Amino acid sequence: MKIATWNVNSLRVRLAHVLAWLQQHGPDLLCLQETKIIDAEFPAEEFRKIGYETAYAGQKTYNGVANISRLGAQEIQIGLPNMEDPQRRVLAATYGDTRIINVYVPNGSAVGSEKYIYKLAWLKQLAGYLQTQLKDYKKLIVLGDFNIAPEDRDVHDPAAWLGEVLVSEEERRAFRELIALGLTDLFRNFPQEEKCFSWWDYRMGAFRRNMGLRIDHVLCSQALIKPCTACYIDKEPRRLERPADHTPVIAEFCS
DNA sequence: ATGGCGCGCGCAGCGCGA
Repeated sequence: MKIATWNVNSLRVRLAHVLAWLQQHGPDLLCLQETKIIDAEFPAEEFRKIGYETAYAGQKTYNGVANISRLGAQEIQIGLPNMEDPQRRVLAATYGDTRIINVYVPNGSAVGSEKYIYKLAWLKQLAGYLQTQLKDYKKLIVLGDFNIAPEDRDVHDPAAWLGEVLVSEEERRAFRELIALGLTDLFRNFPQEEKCFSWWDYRMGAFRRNMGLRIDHVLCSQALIKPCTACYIDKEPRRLERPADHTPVIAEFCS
């Protein structure tokens, strides 16, 4: 089983990239964030034509999450059940015996801002939801754009980013609280090169200069740690014409 | 990293992302 997460920053603009990537990599599941497309306009048929089912929760202009999968989704849950929130940021679904929770964590804008407060409150509610989901599902994967670089080694220049949003201690504590529920950051379970990132600013030639952050993650429950055979970032789509600013993070499992 | 780019909306220029 091969699964991936990718913040595509508009599925409308990136549809050809996503279709080509699916054809090339053939994952069993691809979780998308920032689709920025309402459900009525979701290009489900384009995915069906290449052998993929879809589940999605979109809205106009902002946010939006979608799962592209070989198997059909069951037990679909949109949004955090314990939080009233019009923003489409969570899509949970079951594939076979595996529970998948696709998340687009709020950006937070700036430390101390209204949006930062919302981000921290949102993460607290996410933790509550995951706690109950972990009781209900042995095999659980939570993946997506977390908008948190968990450690300094996930930041191209920790001194420049010290205390900034995406990197602040409060956000990192919230991330560690998710891990403490019994989740593992799969990327760090394997040897990696230094300076591996999943997002680079469009400005300043940030990608060329590898000025990035690792803010997209694949976390899994205890039962899936041993079956996981690889976890890595695919930088190739960032080199394309009109790329998304994030790149896919992939995890592979035996059986 | 004072902004810088790219997206959506909508037709100018702003809000937002990270």
